[in-house]
Amino acid sequence: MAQLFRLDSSSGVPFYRQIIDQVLLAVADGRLKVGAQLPTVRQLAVDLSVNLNTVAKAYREMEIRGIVQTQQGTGTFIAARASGGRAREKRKAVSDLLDRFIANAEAHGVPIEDLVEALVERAENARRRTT
Amino acid sequence: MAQLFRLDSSSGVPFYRQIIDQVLLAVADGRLKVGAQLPTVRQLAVDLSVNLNTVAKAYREMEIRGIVQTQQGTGTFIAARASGGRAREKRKAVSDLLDRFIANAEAHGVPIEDLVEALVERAENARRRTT
DNA sequence: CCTATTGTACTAGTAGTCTAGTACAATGGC
DNA sequence: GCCATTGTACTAGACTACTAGTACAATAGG
Repeated sequence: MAQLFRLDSSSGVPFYRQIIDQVLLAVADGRLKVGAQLPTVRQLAVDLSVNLNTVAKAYREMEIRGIVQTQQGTGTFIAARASGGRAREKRKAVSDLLDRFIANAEAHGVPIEDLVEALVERAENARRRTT
Repeated sequence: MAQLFRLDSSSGVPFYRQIIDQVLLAVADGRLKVGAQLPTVRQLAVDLSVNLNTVAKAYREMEIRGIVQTQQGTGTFIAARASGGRAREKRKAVSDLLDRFIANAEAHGVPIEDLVEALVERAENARRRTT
């Protein structure tokens, strides 16, 4: 498999947060499926050349947020989505996210058409991967 | 002028870096032209509700990188050699924004297809509004 | 010259991130 | 039972980002 994690030390984003983001991305676009095992904290720490505690912190936060399930002695796995959320709540979540996203994009001077184009492309890649 | 700068305190990216990024993007897409004056350090600090030193740090780093020219007592201005690699920067900006957006959505259990649908709808509304 | 406005410089303190090292706890395979 | 492997927990220290407050330096304009 292609390298799943890569850190950008020049971005200013904390490592543990980058790890979380990349797990979420991988889940969103199908590279990581429910039940898949993540690298062990020690292995990933070596791969990324960061400290064991940094990886552990990322895993712990993902555990709390329900993104993964950890079993001491066994490993860390992508959790079955607690997507029991009702349709109404989901719609509101999407709306709120979009508000922030578009506002952010506008602050960066990115036209909305570019966003649509890029997002559609990502979605297609994800679909291709899951079928 | 529309709000040129906006900070995202939840992104984990340092404020001073966000300021630099947004100046670069504004230059890249023409909202800031060579010779344009940036807000004063004090004014921007008030606008963004951050400390004077944080803005000063951003300006100082941009000065060093040749993005702006500062004149004590006068102001801070976009330097002549500031513009370069606009298409590349824009593409990276879109990509970074998307990464965060999708990861964020996934964290909320929102599938990527829903995002496409909602975003397309917004884009159509926006187009209808501007024509 | 005087004053307001601009950027600059410095100290001090708080909070968060990351590293380093060590030890403990639970699981699975033998 | 034994032991390797997994995640967890803790302390200590270095470093960075940010805030807060103060003072200084250069410029523009009356």
